[in-house]
Amino acid sequence: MRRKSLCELECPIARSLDLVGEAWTLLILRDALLGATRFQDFQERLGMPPSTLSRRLEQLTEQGLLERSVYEEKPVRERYQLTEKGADLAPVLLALSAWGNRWLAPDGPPLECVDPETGVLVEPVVVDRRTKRELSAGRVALRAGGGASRELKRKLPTQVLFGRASEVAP
Amino acid sequence: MRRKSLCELECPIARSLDLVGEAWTLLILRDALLGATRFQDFQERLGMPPSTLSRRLEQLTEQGLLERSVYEEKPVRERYQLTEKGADLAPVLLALSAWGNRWLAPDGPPLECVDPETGVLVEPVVVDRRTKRELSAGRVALRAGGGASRELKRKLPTQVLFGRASEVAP
DNA sequence: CCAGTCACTTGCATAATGATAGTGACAATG
DNA sequence: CATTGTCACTATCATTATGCAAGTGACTGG
Repeated sequence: MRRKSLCELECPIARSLDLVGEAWTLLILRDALLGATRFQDFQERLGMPPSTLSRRLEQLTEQGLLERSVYEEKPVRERYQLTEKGADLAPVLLALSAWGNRWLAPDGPPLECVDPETGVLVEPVVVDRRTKRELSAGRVALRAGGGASRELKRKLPTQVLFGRASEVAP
Repeated sequence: MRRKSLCELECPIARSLDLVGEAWTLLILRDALLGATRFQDFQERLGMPPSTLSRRLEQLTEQGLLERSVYEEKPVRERYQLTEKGADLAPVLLALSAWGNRWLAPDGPPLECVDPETGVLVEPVVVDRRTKRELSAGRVALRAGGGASRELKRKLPTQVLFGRASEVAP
């Protein structure tokens, strides 16, 4: 997926997907969040070809989402652990999981989220940190921010609603 | 990416990624949320080969994330509009965008989220709907839910923390 | 009639993936 | 000390997907 446009390079969604948008990547991170650290952990859980796994772990390490460290000296064995940057993708995975449970689980959620201490069911939603208002399609807008290039500011001079195209005639 | 294991098929994250995990898919949905509806809209914004775009739009339509409708009769022209299911991915994209702004934007966010009415900056975070407690790595656990197969319940008899492997020795 | 728009499709070279097998380092077992 | 086993890979090769470029068909507007 070779992307070129300047604006595209600046979009934080596109940037993120450059790191985690490839096949398997988010599943690897999911398993890392569930405790997998060794090559074989990942391979067994995911059932993916080792060649691909090897490449992905390499990439994730380069990008700073995982960190390699030796966990055994005699035959040198290494494990992969999440960095803070990598672990910070947890909310994204939770949002994705909530969507999957809402739309792809006709018989009820196969996996659900709970509070780790109390075991009480929790439901992930995306809100504004300050007001706690839910952010869903049509209730947020995007605009060029402090790190935007002149190019982007020109192309996006005003805020744009982030939501479904209204049913207005074209 | 052919996945096989039974558990894998039940994971809502894996299920979601089956629909939106391929290259370009989430970017197409992003642009749909930003108002793109026609084939050319998407092509111009994304700069992707039309063959791939065509396939993706087809898939997204089959999966019920987009809907085709005629918007011009004479030469029959169709547009692609988000369904509710598709638009409901907005929170996932917002979470991803927030991550990108946090970790991949050293010069400040190129794009930021605002309230569509007031224009006030908002910051997407994932919280529990009821308690509004922030859900980040280590503050949630997963467990088999109502729609889980017997197989899954056996494999995952108790809740599992969703977070970084603690720095405990292996 | 001719150029232009729009939404694709076709063909082909290149790249990525999936399946399977093999390697090298060591440990434990017999 | 030979054999088997574990772990983390690498190598090979067929299959699949993507990127690029060009072409098609339906029409409009001049």
